[in-house]
Amino acid sequence: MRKTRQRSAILEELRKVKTHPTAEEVHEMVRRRLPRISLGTVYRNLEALSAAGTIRKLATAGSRKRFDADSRNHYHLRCVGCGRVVDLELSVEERLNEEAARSTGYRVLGHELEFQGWCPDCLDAAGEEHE
Amino acid sequence: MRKTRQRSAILEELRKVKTHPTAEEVHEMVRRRLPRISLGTVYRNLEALSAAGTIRKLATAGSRKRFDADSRNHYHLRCVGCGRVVDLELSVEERLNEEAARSTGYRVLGHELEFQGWCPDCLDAAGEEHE
DNA sequence: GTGGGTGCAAACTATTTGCACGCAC
DNA sequence: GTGCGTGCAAATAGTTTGCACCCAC
Repeated sequence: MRKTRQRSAILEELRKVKTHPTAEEVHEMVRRRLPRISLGTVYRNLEALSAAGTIRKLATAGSRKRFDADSRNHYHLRCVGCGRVVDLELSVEERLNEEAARSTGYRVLGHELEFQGWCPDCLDAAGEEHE
Repeated sequence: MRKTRQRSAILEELRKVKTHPTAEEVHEMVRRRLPRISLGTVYRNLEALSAAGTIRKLATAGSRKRFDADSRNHYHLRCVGCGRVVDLELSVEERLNEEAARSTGYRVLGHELEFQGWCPDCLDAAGEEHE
């Protein structure tokens, strides 16, 4: 894979943040450095980088794909109010892969665990109505 | 919620299958009984039924939403080759919700666990190249 | 009879792609 | 110099929505 200014900038910007931005959010971030970069290039690079295993494409709910510079497996928590995704410290249970493989006969590659809930900000904003 | 012919047919067809069809697949299934049902109606009803808790909208990877007549929480395994989704027998670990809540301060509602892998059919078709 | 539900088609959102040009190798 | 990568714009895929009519209650 060639190392272009665009690809490097996308990777660097993605590594700067702890959030899990959508392609459009990455575009906004990178555009501050490379004003003429197109959204199509961002999509193509995010796809290429995740195919290469350099970054991770989240297998989460929601209609927009989100990307993560941390390619090690870890779990996520999504706010059903604002849609933001944060990382969790829970330990990854690799044994689950073996259990799934044993009970199905599939060749299991991995798993994604996503929690859903309300973040503190959205709880405040909603006046605790989501008790 | 009113009980219409369309809504009943959608629910019945969804309950007939063990797969987790997309809206378009549900439309195909229901159309055999109600040839004039529109795709928009299928989308509206799948959305309404999952909001009511009667069915479940899967929080899985992939650009198409998938629906499940079984609204109890259970885990899924998706084939990265053909995209099909099957159910897993693994026991649901409710304690994970509490752990996630404790470490983040979120009000956690639930979680989805999705495994990815190759199904036996796709392994055969690919001549075991995905070892 | 009334209002929620439907069919249809148009609109919308997110993503992908064709093409001519540019730059990394 | 060659061809992968880019910018741009048009195309596509999936889903949602406005509206007039229909039918479950």
